[in-house]
Order: sequence, then C-alpha cells, then structure tokens
Amino acid sequence: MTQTTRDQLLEAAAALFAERGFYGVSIANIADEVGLTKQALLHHFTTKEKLYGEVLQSISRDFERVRNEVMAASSDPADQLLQFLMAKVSKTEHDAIRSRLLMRELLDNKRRADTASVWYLKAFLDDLVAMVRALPVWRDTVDAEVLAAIYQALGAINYYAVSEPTLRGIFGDARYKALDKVYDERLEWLIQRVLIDPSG
Amino acid sequence: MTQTTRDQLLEAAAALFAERGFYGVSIANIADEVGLTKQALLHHFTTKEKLYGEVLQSISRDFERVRNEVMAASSDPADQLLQFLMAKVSKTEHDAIRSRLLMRELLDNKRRADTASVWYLKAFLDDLVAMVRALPVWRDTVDAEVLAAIYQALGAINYYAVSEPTLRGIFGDARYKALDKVYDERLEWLIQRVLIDPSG
DNA sequence: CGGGCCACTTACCGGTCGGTAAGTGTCAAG
DNA sequence: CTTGACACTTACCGACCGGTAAGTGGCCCG
Repeated sequence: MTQTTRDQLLEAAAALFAERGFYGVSIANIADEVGLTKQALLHHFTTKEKLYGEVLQSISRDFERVRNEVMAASSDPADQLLQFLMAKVSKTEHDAIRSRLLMRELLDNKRRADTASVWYLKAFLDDLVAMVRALPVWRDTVDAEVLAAIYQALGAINYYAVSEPTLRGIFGDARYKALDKVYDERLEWLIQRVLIDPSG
Repeated sequence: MTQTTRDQLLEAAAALFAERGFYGVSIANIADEVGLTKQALLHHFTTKEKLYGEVLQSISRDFERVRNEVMAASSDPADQLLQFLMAKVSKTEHDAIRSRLLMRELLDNKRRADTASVWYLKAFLDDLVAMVRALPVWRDTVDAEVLAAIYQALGAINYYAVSEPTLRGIFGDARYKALDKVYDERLEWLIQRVLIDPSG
C-alpha cells in the first residue's frame, strides 16, 4: 500500500518537529519535504497546531499498540513491565523521533495550552502505575512512591535517547557504540532493581 | 550591589530561552522583559547567537563553582559525588531554568553547529567520570560502563526536573508536592545503588 | 569648554512567518 | 456534457523576525 499524501505529511512533520521543535519548523518546510506547497498542507490540516496535534495523537496510538502487544505476549506482570519499558528504548530512527518529540512536548507544554497532550501523558503514566501495581512488592505503597520509581526509569531511558547525537559528537561513533552496548544491559538491571525487585 | 543591564539581560534571556527555546524567543522579547529595545540588547551582545552562547557559558561556570564547593566540603569521594549530583536537583527557579535550558541544548545541538556547548558538556561529563573513578569499586571498569551508570543518574535527575510543570498539570499541586518529597530520597537511594555501591 | 566614549533610541531593511482568497486541473457521478 | 468535490496551485496579506544605520543625550577626561 502506498502512503497517502496526508500520511507522508504527518511523517515528515514528526521528523522535523522532533529535530527542531514546533517553532523551529515552518509549515512550508514540512510541505517542501514531501514536494508540496504549504497551502497543500493547510488543505489537509487547516492549521499548524492541528497538524502538530495529529502527530502527537499518532504517537499515543503507537504506545497503546505496544502496550497491547506486550500484555498479550506474557502473563507475568514483571515481564510485561520490563518489556514495555525496554520497548521505549530507541532502536530505530522512528523510536528516536518519538523520544525527542515527547521530550520537547514536556518542555513546551508549560506555555502551550495543550491540555490534550497532558491527558495523553496522564493515560500513559496511569497505565504504567497499573502495571507496577500488579507486582506484589508494590501493592501496599503510596502512589507517590510508585510514580517516583517509574519516573526514574523513564528518565534513564529518555534522557539517554535524546542525548544520542550529542554523545556521538563528544565521543565519536566507535565509543558511542560501545556505550550503547552496555547501556541496554545496565538499563535492564536498573529496571529490575528500581521497579521489579527493589528489596533484592 | 545592583545588577548591571547586561546581567539583567542575561538573566531574562536564560529564563525565556529555557521556557520557549532559541527559536521561540525574539531578542525583542528579551529586551522588553528588562524594559529596553532590542537594539539596546544588540548593543551589549552583537547577535542573538552570542547572547545565547553567553547564557550557556554562565551555566557552565555555575557548575564548576558547585563542583569546587562540593570538593572542598568533603574529602570522601562517595560523599562528593552524591552531593554534586544531588545539587543538580532543582530546588529553586534558577535551578529549574538551568535544567530546562540544558535539556533544550541537548535536543538542539544536533542541528545547531554549536560545538562550544558540546565541549562544555564533555568537560562536565569528564569531571563526573573522574569523580566516579575515585571510588574503588569503579577503578577497574571500562569507560563505557562508568558513563552508562552516570547517565542513568543524570537521566533520573534531569528528566524529572524538566517534567515539573507537566506533572503539576496532571496531578495538581498537592499530589505533586507529595511526589517531590519522596523523589529526593528515592534519588539518593538510586545514586547509592547505581554509582556508589553497585554490589550492595 | 570641547571631544569622545557609552548606553540607548528611532527608523528602516530584506526576509520569513501562518494564514486567506481565488483560482486550476482531474475525475467520477448524474 | 455538465456539475461538483477533491487535491492542489499562485498570489497575496499583515505581523514579526534578526540585523544595520544613524542619531541622541549624559558623563568623564583633558
């Protein structure tokens, strides 16, 4: 199946918004990427804000899909949690774009009146809290403790994901590759220690 | 001592760049904040890029100052490391601005030809690696492992710092405050587990 | 008193921004 | 053969962008 013009625009928008941020990209830039004029883009998504909103929405659908896959693949809550979190690690360019975009959203939604994205984030966090609460160790802990632990894992994942170009710039390809190799293992260890078996 | 106009501009610039990013702020916005025209700003910092560079530089000086304070306050490497990392946690508005600004820089310096800021970051990471290497546990580990562990702690710190407005938006002031209270303890525990006493 | 530096102003430049208006060509339904 | 929806175009708009040019007023130094 060939991509529709609309989907091509969405994909180009995601990549550019991730790389330069909402204000760093013009709708003409995005349209150019697909070989169209900005008015063609506005034909599909009446305003820049609406286009951005649809990009966020497509990401949130992605996460829900991954969550369902993980839940179906195993019935062990610890396994589900680990797989869901590790799936957030950037393996492909598409993953990296998603991480960067959400980090920017985290930084920007203070000033944007973007309640929509706040609610999507809430749903995502609620899902994670539920997954953690399925583990016996966490059953009798207050919400704040669960959230704090989750957030530390998310921080370790996403901060690193977003740093990839910078780290590559500092250390060069070879040493970055070496770092990347150990990061995965260490992350699994961290999730294990912080979330799955905190007492051990 | 009253602040010079130049310092006022630097402070206003830091706050606005942190909140909206480089492209989201005009030099006129920054000048307005201090009650001047943009040409007055250009009088002090010839270009927008140079102003931004000076903001980054002042942050890097801040870090060096904190590092020296921490090194002077204790001779125990484990203590120094813990204090240095915990000092990065946002306590004041100024700390939060710094975290946000650096996170944006991490996201943007792929596209900006901002080698300068890459070198600040390298120096900062080098300092941290040296502090960790001062601990006997890490003496015989490869660089990549040390860096990975450091990065996980930095991620847990900075991702959370940057999320403050979003989390407050999702959970409200009361529940955010509860989260904030437990986050500090949990962070200290994490640094202890990941960096200072990984075997324990 | 005179001259030059400093901090700052108004006026203006070419260019880009998001968005509107008014088409143009294609193609399927009636 | 016409009609109209659809996907797209060119031609604009006012607002704002970063930056330049050319002052203006105050203050220190001789």
